Amino acid sequence: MDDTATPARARPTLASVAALAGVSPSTASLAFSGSGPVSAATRERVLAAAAELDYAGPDPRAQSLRRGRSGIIGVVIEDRLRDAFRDPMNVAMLDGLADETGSLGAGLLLITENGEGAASIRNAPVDAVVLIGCSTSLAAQVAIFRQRGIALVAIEAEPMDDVLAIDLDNRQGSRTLARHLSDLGHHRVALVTLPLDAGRSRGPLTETAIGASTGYTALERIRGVREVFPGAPGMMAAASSIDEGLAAGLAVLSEPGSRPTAVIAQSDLLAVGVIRAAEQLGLRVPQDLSIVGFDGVKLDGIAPYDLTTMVQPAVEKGRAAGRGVIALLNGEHPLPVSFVSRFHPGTTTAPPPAE
Amino acid sequence: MDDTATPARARPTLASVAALAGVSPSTASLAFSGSGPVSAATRERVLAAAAELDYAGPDPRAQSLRRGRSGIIGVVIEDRLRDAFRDPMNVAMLDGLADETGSLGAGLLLITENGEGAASIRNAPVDAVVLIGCSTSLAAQVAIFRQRGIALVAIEAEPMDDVLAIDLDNRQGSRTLARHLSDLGHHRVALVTLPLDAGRSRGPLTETAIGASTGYTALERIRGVREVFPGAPGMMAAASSIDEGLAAGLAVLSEPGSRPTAVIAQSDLLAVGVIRAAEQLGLRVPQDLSIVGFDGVKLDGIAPYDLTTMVQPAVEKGRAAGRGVIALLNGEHPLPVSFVSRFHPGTTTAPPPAE
DNA sequence: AGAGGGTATCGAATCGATTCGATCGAACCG
DNA sequence: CGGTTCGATCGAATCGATTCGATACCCTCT
Repeated sequence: MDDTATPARARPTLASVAALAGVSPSTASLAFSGSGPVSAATRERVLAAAAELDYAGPDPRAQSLRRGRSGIIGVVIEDRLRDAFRDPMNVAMLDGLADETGSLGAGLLLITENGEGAASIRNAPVDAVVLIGCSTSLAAQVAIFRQRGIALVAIEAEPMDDVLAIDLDNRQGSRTLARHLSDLGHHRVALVTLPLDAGRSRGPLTETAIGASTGYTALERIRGVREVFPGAPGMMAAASSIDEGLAAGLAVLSEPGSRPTAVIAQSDLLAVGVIRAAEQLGLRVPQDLSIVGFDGVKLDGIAPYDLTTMVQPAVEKGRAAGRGVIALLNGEHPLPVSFVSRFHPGTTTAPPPAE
Repeated sequence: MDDTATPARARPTLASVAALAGVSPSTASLAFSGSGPVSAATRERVLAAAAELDYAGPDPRAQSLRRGRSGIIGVVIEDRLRDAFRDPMNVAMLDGLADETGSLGAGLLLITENGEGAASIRNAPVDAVVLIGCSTSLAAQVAIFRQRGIALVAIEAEPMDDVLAIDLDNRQGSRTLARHLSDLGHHRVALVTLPLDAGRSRGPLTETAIGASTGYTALERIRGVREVFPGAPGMMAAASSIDEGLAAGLAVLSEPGSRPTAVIAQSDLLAVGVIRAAEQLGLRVPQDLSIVGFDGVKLDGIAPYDLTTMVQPAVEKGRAAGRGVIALLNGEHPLPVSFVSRFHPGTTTAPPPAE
């Protein structure tokens, strides 16, 4: 109608809606938010005015300033989304987290910790942050968020002050698997580990690498195994994927000298890769080589094996993190949660072959 | 020191920093933002004051209100993150998007379109939105975002006004695959399609389902095939996964009457599932059954086959979307982009077996 | 009819920063 | 030596909504 008068598309504000409806901005606000006493007639007048002006509702930026809340939960992810989401456990956790925090408002903000990402750690308008599968400079990040007064939840990380811990019995679970192999009679056992640090390079598992590692989950799982097989050698994979498992598996199984009779892979995807490696080398699983994984990924269709593994409640971990976030935002003091994994006896382990 | 006077942890503000430094808030702001002329001495005084108060930098909520920008890009995802991230194409696109928009500031906000998600569509403080792999009520969502004055980019969707389209030659690519099979001599070809709508139920591919479908990509790929095989029957999968491909594959191959000599799966994951189904039924690929996929997922280690497929530049699609977002936010008028997929002749197709 | 109670509405302060225009000095030039 | 210009700093308005306390009004009870 009077488009000619409008210089450009100036979005209507609550104030302009109020003016058109002939009420004060405060009343208009009440009419929109639903809280507070507003007569039905007034509310309708306001809504009608809003419709006429094509008003889309209160500006979330202004709301979040005034309320001190944005409704956004940050999720700190390692550098490449590709790597993080290749691991079904991360996706499952994210799913549980999204599920539980869905009511909060806006959604999940993916924050990557790469180079310029430092900016997003400082600038992201988040109410709380969940640290997930993180490694690099975790302490530095935590310090920044703490300074900003942002609630923190960490899934599987070293315990830290003011950070709600959601943990998994990685060490005990790994020990269970190692015991299982030990009970079957295995002595020569090799590891295929998750990445030990941000470098993410494939290579032999050395004490130096372990000492310098920042990968909490990988370390705990190594420790659990070494309680049973103290000096077990191994390979570090560069990611939790079938490809990496294949490569690391070939390396572990092709080593000169005595070949291991069992391989403990730190994730099911890695384990599938190791199975492929065994197949390529003409080894039968489990007759010639026993293989165990970790996580309990559903592998139907990927591998015609029933993998012996520890099943972990990944979605539940995400849910617990979500509940923790909500509790923290409500000013409560939630207690840390620790989940346990469950042994799944598959068909990929057997007594070692006779010498 | 004077902690006793502090009632609670009142976060310091730029104003308090300015007061301590003995300058005006405007000067303090200039000192922080780096823009504008500030003497080195003053800047240092301000930074020292900030350090003393443990000031974490300007509040992003206030910044985004004042600037009218939050630095956040929204990504609208179908209901369950689990389903969306199971498809490597979505992850790849997200990766490219994150890569390209990393400089913008805060990050990617995942917006799920489920029930209460409607709230997040209205409340999310985003500068722009990328619609990706979407289906349900797309028009309604677009209307809301448009009303809110938010820049829109859609990857593989029906063209819409004011929405920058990033497209893929799904129809032509599918036609290429169909031609390839036709040239080999196939006549009885079956489809295994991506989900056709938000319902995501598995079932026979009916004209009714096609008519009611909101799945642009799936529809385009069906159209491409039908240009070569007009009446090709098929099954709809409930997701793009190996499991679903297996189930749909079994259904397609077990149908009474004449079994197809080739299956066109609408994604590589589905194709792997169909291969598994063929194996279960004792069919050799490609001697007894030809199978093609779509996407060009790296399948090393998952399947010992070199799948015949169309390779699409998924990461590049995400990148293009990111560049589009940036251009739109700069007030430019970027042109729609259309990517082409490339035929990859694998080893899963052959002439049909003699009758 | 006046006091009391409850409801609908309004005013004004506030959230925390950014930014435009004004001001104040000092250096520079003729 | 006075006028000009440039650079640093400051004041005040502004972004768009929320919210507390105050006000005006109407109804009821005695």
